Amino acid sequence: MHADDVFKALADPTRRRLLDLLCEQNGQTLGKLCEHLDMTRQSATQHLGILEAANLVSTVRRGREKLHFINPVPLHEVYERWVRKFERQRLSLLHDLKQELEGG
Amino acid sequence: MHADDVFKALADPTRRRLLDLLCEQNGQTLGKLCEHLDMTRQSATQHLGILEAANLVSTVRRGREKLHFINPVPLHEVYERWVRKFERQRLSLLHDLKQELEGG
DNA sequence: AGAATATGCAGGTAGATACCTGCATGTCAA
DNA sequence: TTGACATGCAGGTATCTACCTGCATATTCT
Repeated sequence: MHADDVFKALADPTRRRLLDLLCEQNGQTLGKLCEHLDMTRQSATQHLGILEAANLVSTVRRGREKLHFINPVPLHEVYERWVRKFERQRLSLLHDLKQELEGG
Repeated sequence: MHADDVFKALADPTRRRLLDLLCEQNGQTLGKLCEHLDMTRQSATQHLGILEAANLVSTVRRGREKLHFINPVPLHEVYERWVRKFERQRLSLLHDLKQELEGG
C-alpha cells in the first residue's frame, strides 16, 4: 500500500467530494459526476485519475462509458496503520499536554 | 473543525513523520525533532506550523524552548466524519463493483 | 454513413508548496 | 555581561498542482 498516494489523494476537497458522490451512488460515469462539480470535464478526469492511482477508485469500461466505483480498502488500511495508533494513545497524549500546561 | 487543513497537513510525509515522532515521545522541542529529519531547522518549523494551524499539534513555550504535543482530537473528528461513512458501507460498495465486473 | 455522445490526450499557466540561505530575537549560564 | 543555544522571521527558487483550451478517438443511434 502506498500511504502517500492515499493521503495526497484525500488532500483535495474536489476529490473528497467525488468520493462522497460515489458513496451516494456507486458506479457513476465521468459525465454524471461532472454535473455536480464546478469545473471542466478534463479537470475532473485528472482528479479521478489521482483517485484511481491511489487505488481509492476502480473503473470499469462499459461501451463508451467509464463507470467509477469506490474501493474502501485503502482507506481502511490507512486508518488501521496511521490513525488507530493515535486513537489508542488519545487520552495519554492529551494528558501529557495537560500536565505540561499545569507546570508538571 | 477545518477538515481541509487536517487532510492537507497529513498529505506530507515529513509531517506524518513528525506526528510519529511525537507519538513516540510527546512534548519534544524543535531541535530534538530536527535530529530525525533530513532538512534544515527552518523547513521543519514550517511543517510544524502547518500541523499547528491544523490543530494537530499544540505548543507550549518553556523558556527558550518550544515543546510540541500531539492533539489527537482533529484526527478523531476527521475519522468520524469522513472515514466511518465509507467503513460502514465497505462491503456493499465492494459488492457494487463485483456485480458490475460479473456483468450485472 | 453521419451526427451525437462519452471519454482520452497534449500542452499551457497561475498559484501553492517545500525547500533553501541569511539574519534577528530571546534565553540561559558562566 | 558575554558567549552559546533555541527559536523566529524575511525573502528567494524550483517543483508540483489544479485548473484551463483545443483537438483526437471511440461508441452509439438514426
